[in-house]
Amino acid sequence: MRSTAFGAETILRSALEKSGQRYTEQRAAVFRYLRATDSHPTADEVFLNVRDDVPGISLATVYKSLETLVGCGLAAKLTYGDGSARYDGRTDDHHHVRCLACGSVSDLHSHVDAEEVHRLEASASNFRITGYRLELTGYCDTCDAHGLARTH
Amino acid sequence: MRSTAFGAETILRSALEKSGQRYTEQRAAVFRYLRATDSHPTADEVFLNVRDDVPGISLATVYKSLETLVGCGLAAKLTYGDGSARYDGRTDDHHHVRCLACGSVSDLHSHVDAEEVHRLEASASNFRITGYRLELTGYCDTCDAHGLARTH
DNA sequence: ATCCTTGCAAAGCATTTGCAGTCAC
DNA sequence: GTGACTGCAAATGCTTTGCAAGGAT
Repeated sequence: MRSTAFGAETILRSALEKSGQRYTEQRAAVFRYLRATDSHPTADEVFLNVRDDVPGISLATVYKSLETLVGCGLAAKLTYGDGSARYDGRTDDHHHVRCLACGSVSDLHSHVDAEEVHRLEASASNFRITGYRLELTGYCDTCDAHGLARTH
Repeated sequence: MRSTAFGAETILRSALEKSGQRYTEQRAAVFRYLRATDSHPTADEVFLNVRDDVPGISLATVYKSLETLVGCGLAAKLTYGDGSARYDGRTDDHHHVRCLACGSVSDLHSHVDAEEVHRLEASASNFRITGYRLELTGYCDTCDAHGLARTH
């Protein structure tokens, strides 16, 4: 547990240094929380949880910290049409499944075949492709069981 | 030209009737504009363009019309983190390429192999999958040439 | 005649920003 | 000591909503 937290601090410090930014308690707490969860929280959810570690932190600072982490490549921002953006502390190559009823997001531990991606990239003339994003949509078991699928 | 416009009207009328909604000049103009462009416009862009056809139309009505079309399955809403949502009048199965510098969106006329998609769906236990969405990101030739890639 | 839709203006909500005080380096 | 960061509150920008007048069936 301690080694994990320490590892996270080291990662954050070096990422921040590279861009002339400073290590702060607030950024560290946001980073720690993001890494410890797989719930893809919204900024507000991060705010509520991080308060336990840093009582006086403001929502604006959480937004700024999240943006900083995304800028450093230590987190990813997921945006869907509904409500607020969600943040992902996992930086390895993976995709997501999203529930159309409750909005929850889960990780998908399977990739698209690299050759398949290349084929798609080749079809995008006029663009220099730097990345891609794939998302499955459907209904999670909980919502499906409650018949919420029909109402959305 | 006339036959296309007439076809669009018929499509819209029947789609609206199915859900007890009414055919109006405003909805028709929004639908016509969306079908005629491949620029994936924002609500505001639709508003500015549709004004030529329906001078007194309001932005709120454009939003409502777009939502109605999406509800009928006659358009799709594309949301990214930056600024406003974009709308797509094409309802056939296709994907998009988005420029990270200027935000423009283009159609991608190539699909992921069906078997590949099935494999991914199978890895999403706890979900009943109903669809998927793929998006390539990168820089369009214009932004790339102007060196805008670096600043974003 | 019914009840859906429009246009307007106001409200709502997520996110960003300006700035004075504070902190990291 | 310098310049970056925080917290607060106000501002912003996109989108939605309430409502009276108008329009489609």
